Amino acid sequence: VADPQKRLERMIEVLKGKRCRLTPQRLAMLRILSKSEGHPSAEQIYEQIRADYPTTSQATIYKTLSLLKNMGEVFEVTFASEGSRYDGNKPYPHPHVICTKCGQIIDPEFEAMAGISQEIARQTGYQITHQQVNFFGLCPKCQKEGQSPESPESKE
Amino acid sequence: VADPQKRLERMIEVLKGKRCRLTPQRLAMLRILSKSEGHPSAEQIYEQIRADYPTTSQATIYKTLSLLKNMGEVFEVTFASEGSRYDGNKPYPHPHVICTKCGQIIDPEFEAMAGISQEIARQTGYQITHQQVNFFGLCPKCQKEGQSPESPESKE
DNA sequence: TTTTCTGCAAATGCTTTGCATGGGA
DNA sequence: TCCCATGCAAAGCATTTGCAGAAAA
Repeated sequence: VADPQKRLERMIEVLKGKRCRLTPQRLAMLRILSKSEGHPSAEQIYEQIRADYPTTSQATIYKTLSLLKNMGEVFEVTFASEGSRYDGNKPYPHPHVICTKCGQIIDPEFEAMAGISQEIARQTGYQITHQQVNFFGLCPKCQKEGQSPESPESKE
Repeated sequence: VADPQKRLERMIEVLKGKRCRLTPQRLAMLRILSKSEGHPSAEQIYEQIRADYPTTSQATIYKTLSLLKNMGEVFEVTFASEGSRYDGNKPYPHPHVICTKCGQIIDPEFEAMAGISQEIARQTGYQITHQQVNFFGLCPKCQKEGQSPESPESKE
């Protein structure tokens, strides 16, 4: 996990460098994305921004997300048919571990991907540019809730 | 790659076992899915079916796909915002190598996923149920087309 | 004959786009 | 002041759903 403060400063610098305007809404988004706690969805970012700026529209969220993606300052995590999740803290492809019950996403330690990509490239003849590696299952918290009869928080 | 004929027979058996009807449209779909050459999209399946049964609707394609998915006889390959691709030949999670230019999908040899999943589970405390492992890049054919000035088939 | 499947069209959910207005720099 | 960014609403796209008629078994 990178230092959110450093990430925030870098994102601001990049925006300025491209002559983009630093509106209050954008600053609020940058603050959320520089941490990317749990890897928020567009909807979650929208909710959080609206707490401070109630007139904000989804379009603005998506436009800013798109802007940052194109600058390489946000990485879009896509999987299955659910909506995307966003990572502005580590804005490059890396493995994710996703809870299928509560939706939480964490970053595991896993350094072997580069080597595996090379092996796949050699074997298939493809010129590999990036990968998507996602593990799905129950997070520790949801495992407990599923077992103990005290907390019947099933959402299924 | 499993024997398409065997896969076809198995899919037919499973449908019969669940008292589902074997309509001509479904049979045609099973034939396509048992091979799953290049891992077709819903649209591609639709086009192929329409060659033989011109009145077929997309709804029927999606309904049958959903039916087979729930029976575990078709696996849905999802990535990015593009539509899904389907695999009825190896209907379980496995790594894919995807050409970002022509869209072709192939299955690489890669047996290490089970071990990696265990390692991730131990490290994160998650109870891993399945994974998604996709490699993106240019297939050998598209690499050549991109280099030689003779074939200016760029679709970007 | 019964029940499931088909095909049409409308609905959905997430994301994108167009455009007039508003607000950074 | 000059543009870029915002916010609204409408448009897009892949996929899903509802329902009446068609056709397996």
